[in-house]
Amino acid sequence: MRIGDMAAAAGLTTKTLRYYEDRGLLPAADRTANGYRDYVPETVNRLEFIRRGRTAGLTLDQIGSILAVRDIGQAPCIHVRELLGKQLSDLDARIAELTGLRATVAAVSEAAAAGDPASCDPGRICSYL
Amino acid sequence: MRIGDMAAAAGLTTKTLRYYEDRGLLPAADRTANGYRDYVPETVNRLEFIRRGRTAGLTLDQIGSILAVRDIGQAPCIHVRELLGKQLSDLDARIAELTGLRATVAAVSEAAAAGDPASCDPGRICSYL
DNA sequence: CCTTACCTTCCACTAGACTGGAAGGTAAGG
DNA sequence: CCTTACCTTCCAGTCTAGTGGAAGGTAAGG
Repeated sequence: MRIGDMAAAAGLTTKTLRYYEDRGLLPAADRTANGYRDYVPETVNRLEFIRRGRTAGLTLDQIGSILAVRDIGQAPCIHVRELLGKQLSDLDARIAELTGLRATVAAVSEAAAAGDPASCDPGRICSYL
Repeated sequence: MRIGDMAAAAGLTTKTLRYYEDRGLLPAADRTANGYRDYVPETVNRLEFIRRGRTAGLTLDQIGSILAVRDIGQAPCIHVRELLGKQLSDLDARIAELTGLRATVAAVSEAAAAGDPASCDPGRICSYL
């Protein structure tokens, strides 16, 4: 399969496939006589795995580390569990941070909605913020 | 005041002050005879306003747009209200997005914790993800 | 032969807010 | 004179996951 076919099969662009190869997520593809990349159909599994990882919010580096474990013939289960656990706690931290920020902004925003523009002190630039 | 003093007063680095000047958030500072930037103490108010804006999660461009309104002599109240309202809805959207992602990751993570590594199918790279 | 649709590599650019470092000028204290 | 601690400008890099485009090669159909 040429890169365009593989990209279509995986729902990606050819650019992205070359990028994944550069990043080490895909092994260097075989080449046809004219230099075109020649993929085995199974590569779509690898691309779908990458997509599932991205859906879980993992970075390409994290996904690459899972693939690297698999590529040396080991089951990456433990590593995957660790990454998912870390991802969960990261998400909780980010959500908590944003929720706190939301509360701050909501308070300021309400004060701004209720305030009187005439009372604005130019020295403070904006009395609301 | 030289840049180091102003940076210390505002709790920033000299690099950051020069960066803010480049970005147009600070007007070009006066210079002493030897070319050093010479700040009036009131500049700290502007820097604190910028900090408050950052605390509310506004971008430097957004903060700059408020400062620009103030700098032409108008009260930026309405503009600030708009930005805060937009910021609120942006935050809500981001929190919802991350919360959804968290649910996805939690489900996968629980399956991974309960699964048996021996049942891992190499062709799928990782049965959990 | 010409067009069209592929493919190749490589370089640059995006957003956001800085940070690092090089190369050099300057003021003060010992 | 020397060191130290400032200051100046400017270029480049950080992080993420690609995207855009140039310049050129190649296969198939009309």
